[in-house]
Amino acid sequence: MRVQIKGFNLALTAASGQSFRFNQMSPGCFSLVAMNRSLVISGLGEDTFEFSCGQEEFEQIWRHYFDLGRDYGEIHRLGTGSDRYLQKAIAYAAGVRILRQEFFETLISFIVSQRKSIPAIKACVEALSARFGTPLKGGCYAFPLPEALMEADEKDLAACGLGYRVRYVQQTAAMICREGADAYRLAALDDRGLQATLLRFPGVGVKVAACVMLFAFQRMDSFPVDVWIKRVLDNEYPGGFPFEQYHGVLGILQQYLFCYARWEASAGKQGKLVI
DNA sequence: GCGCAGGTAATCT
DNA sequence: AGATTACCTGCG
Repeated sequence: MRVQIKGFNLALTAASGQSFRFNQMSPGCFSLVAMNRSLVISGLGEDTFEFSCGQEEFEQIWRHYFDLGRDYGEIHRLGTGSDRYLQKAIAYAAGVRILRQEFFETLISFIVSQRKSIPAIKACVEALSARFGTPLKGGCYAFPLPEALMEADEKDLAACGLGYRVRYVQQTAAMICREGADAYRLAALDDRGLQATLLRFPGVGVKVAACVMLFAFQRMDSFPVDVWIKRVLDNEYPGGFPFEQYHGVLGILQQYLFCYARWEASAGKQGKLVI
């Protein structure tokens, strides 16, 4: 079906490192596996997108997944004062949306992500899905259920390139199975409670917890600090980032800063850096 | 061959 | 509290 999504930047959202199963197939055309489904989205220009599903599925699944009910205009109304760097980041990355991903997939994916590059993370997640997930239409696989990863043989998990993270994944999956820590109950917790709960899982520290809070639970005050963001904070905000000024949209700003910092670095490498 | 990649946890000081 | 280090694996 065809749909208009004002200001949506499909390419940047796909490349933003939120989902590791969002891939470019050709210019303007992206595949996504999520929510036990596979989807193809094509940008047709002028804020129009073609989704490879019917209207019912779009309304029931993807409107929620892309959080299309949220107004990103607030971030522009808040203003940036004289913050030139933030202005540039917003100008570059506006249109990136925070996805509403499934809890277990997000948790495991970001446990796996530690000390790995994005391509390596993607390979891991695909391998886990192919081995332990159920087959979907189109020859891809759903992300595995907690039971499947709990019961998985260590050797099979290791074969997915998990390395020392094997026990993190196994133990976290086992905890989820044992405690029935379903997303509904976690969603009812406040930010502090949710963070505390997430930190109990082995392999989850402050950064991974922040990613899960933002990308699975839309906690917009969550501000994951990875090496890119740390670089930005160190270099651009030696006096400290004005967190209190941006309550309610910090997660979105983090994504903007993240995307912009990476683009800046890649542009620099190619000698195209504009000052 | 060495160092690092979107960190965490254990062990120092 | 803050700093240091091992940890799997693949790639430049």
